[in-house]
Amino acid sequence: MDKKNKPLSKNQKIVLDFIQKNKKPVKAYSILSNVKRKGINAPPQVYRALDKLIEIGKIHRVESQNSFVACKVSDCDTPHKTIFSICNSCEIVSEIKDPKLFKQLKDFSDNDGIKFDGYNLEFFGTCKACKNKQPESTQH
Amino acid sequence: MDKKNKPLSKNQKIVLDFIQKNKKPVKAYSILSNVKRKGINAPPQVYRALDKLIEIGKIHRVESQNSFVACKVSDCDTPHKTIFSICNSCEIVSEIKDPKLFKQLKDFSDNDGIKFDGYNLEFFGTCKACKNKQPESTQH
DNA sequence: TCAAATTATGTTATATTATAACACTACACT
DNA sequence: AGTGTAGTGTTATAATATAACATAATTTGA
Ligand SMILES: [Zn+2]
Ligand SMILES: [Zn+2]
Ligand SMILES: [Zn+2]
Ligand SMILES: [Zn+2]
Repeated sequence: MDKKNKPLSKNQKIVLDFIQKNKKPVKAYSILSNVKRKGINAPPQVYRALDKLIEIGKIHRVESQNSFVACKVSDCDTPHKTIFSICNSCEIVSEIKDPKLFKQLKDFSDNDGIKFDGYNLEFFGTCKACKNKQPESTQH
Repeated sequence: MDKKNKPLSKNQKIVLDFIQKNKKPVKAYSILSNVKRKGINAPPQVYRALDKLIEIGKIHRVESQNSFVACKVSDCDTPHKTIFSICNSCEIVSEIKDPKLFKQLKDFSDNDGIKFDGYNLEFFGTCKACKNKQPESTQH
């Protein structure tokens, strides 16, 4: 896989750098406004960089949020084999690395016996930090 | 679960009816233009109906397509427990009903032992029909 | 080595998807 | 009858994403 080792272009670096600095997923227009001073002026420049970074697996798109997050799994060299947990309360996103679940998804085939090229799985719940903030007694 | 049995409002019926008539997922603005003659005039009317129909599990949102599809699994009375297969070529979407996979997802908990309220899983591949149209010899 | 192909950039305009805000109506419950 | 909740209609606008076109940089390979 040598796409992965190809050096990034200027705009791709700028965009990736900003995404990696953020703990939470970021939105395209938030990226834009934050990198304007680096010479990126318009949405297409951001979206092109995002497309490429997704293609080489450096970042992933969080579909339910229209947001983008850096890959935390070193061997994600392709898009579309992604598992996330998403907190409904603070919207923090964690990429899940679970060999057993990977295998279950990889091996899944539908009724017609068709195997799939990729998948995206998003789990929703309340993260530990948010659970502590809202103890059971205040939940109804 | 008595939300499910509550009669739908006029706009909810119109929107659900249109979605159910379509084999493929439909987009919000396509719904709008197709139900204009039924007295739905503006986006908020469509989106409100969609939100409610999703909430009661009559339809689901296909996150990767920004589209909406009728539920094909009779006991989906909640949102966010959904599994789809999506053809990359014709974009047809099928809701998957697979007890084994349901169980694997239901039982999944992350490293912190946190269980999740819901999930959305989208598989990507090429459907049978599209595979037949493009036999291996023409693929490279 | 140099022409062709591919990849990336910059820019303007526009398309697509979704929500805010406000006034009003229908209906259920007590 | 009064109150709360859900639904409707409408205008305007926000947020997300792409089309289209001109140009520049880079890789490739004959
Ligand atoms: Zn990853
Ligand atoms: Zn949280
Ligand atoms: Zn369903
Ligand atoms: Zn297909």
